[in-house]
Amino acid sequence: MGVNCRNCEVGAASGVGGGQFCPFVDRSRRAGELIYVEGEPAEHVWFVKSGTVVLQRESYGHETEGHVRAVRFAGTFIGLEGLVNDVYVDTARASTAVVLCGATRRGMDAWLGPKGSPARTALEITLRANCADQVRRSATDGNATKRVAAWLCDEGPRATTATLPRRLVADLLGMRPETFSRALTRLSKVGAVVTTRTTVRIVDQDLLVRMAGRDLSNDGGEAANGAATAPGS
Amino acid sequence: MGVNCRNCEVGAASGVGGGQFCPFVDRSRRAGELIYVEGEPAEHVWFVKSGTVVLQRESYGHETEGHVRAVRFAGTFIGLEGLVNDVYVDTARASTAVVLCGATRRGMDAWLGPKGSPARTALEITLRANCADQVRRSATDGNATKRVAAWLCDEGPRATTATLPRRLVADLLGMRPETFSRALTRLSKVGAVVTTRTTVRIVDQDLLVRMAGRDLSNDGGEAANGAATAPGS
DNA sequence: CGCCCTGTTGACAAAGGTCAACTAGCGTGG
DNA sequence: CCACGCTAGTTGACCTTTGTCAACAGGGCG
Repeated sequence: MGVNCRNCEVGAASGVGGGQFCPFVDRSRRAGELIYVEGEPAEHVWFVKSGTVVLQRESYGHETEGHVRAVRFAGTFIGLEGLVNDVYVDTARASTAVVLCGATRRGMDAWLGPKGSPARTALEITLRANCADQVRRSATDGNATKRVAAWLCDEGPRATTATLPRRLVADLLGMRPETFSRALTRLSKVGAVVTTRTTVRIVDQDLLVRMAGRDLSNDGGEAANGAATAPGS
Repeated sequence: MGVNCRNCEVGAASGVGGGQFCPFVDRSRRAGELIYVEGEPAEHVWFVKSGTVVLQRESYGHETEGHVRAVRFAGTFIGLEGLVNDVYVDTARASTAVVLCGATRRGMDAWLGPKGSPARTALEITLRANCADQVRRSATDGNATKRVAAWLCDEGPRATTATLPRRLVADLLGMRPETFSRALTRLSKVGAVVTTRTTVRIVDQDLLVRMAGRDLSNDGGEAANGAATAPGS
């Protein structure tokens, strides 16, 4: 048993003190240390007992180091996405010296009780929603065209079916409708999508992925930089 | 029992079909209808059975209508923050025609099983983290100064203690370190904070709140618009 | 059939990103 | 314990991107 498990919300839920066992074990990290990395198999779940952890998303904007998506203080779980996803969706890094309690996914699984219980179902639904929520809305996530391309890549199918009004999509992506419209125009000019006033159809998924990933400093120019699928003007 | 509760993840968790009871009851909303409003008591939790719901945050940027924070498709809960918060933290609006299943907070509470169970504890911790995560990082949330002021208002105390490196805070707020630095300079010029290279101290909470809330078209000007606590230059 | 709302396009302004130079603070090593 | 060097932060100048305002057009709904 770690220090102070009796005072810990997780320890209490485990019945520590009542002879029960908590699957979480203390571990420390120094400031700056990595806890887990986005994309690697989500083997562990951690509970932050003290200190500050930042969650970064490498796949976002700057390929150099990823950017900060959220900050987690003491009393929160990190890596919980492992319950609904095979891999971590962000990179966790200790920002101060931290004390963590870690459990394996298997241990966590057992600790949570039977699959399909109401509380567990609600937890999993919430986690899935959180995983799906990862929208790029900041200017540091890349320019408007890039964010729109990224959004079309992973939400396009669902959202096209759902016919979300364009005004709301723009808002979701943190830009004005006019800017969204211009971004779509650019994507359509290079041949990644075909748009009408009310629909967006993806015609070149690969191109879209490429545009979501790279800089596009020369994106919407009238000289469609010889990209593979650039249509005749 | 609603239609198709046997096929529903929530119905299954409730044991529908095994003689058990599901606290959720079907309700429909037409496209554009409000489901609940940010700030009002969180009386109900909803499960989206079909259609699309957008979650808006009025307290963000444009006071006109609030902006879209997330989209929820079928198979997710909305309003779950009621379990850990007295009021809704966003406004939910049907974007298409939707079928919802609603339960009262009390019903949800009973359905989730005893307080303090592992799964329920994990759920609540997750929900609390989500509530706390509501960072303004988009340009549509207001200009840099406004976002920094807003962040200082609700995270300042915790984060100042935790000494989060300034570079990471900038990143979290969706801006460059240079821009963050300039925003702090502006806030310090009008007398809301006192900064050193490594610390930020709030000296006028009210002013900070005001700056977080309003437009600041004339914010960083050298004429410190006669605000109450503007320091001698 | 016509009105209204949403989306599109253009021109302009302003906010913020970028690059560069500089400085304070911190840790390291002598 | 002090000096040095390194990194994070600051400030300035410039330029790109995007927000803003306005005019217009297509579609949907009454």
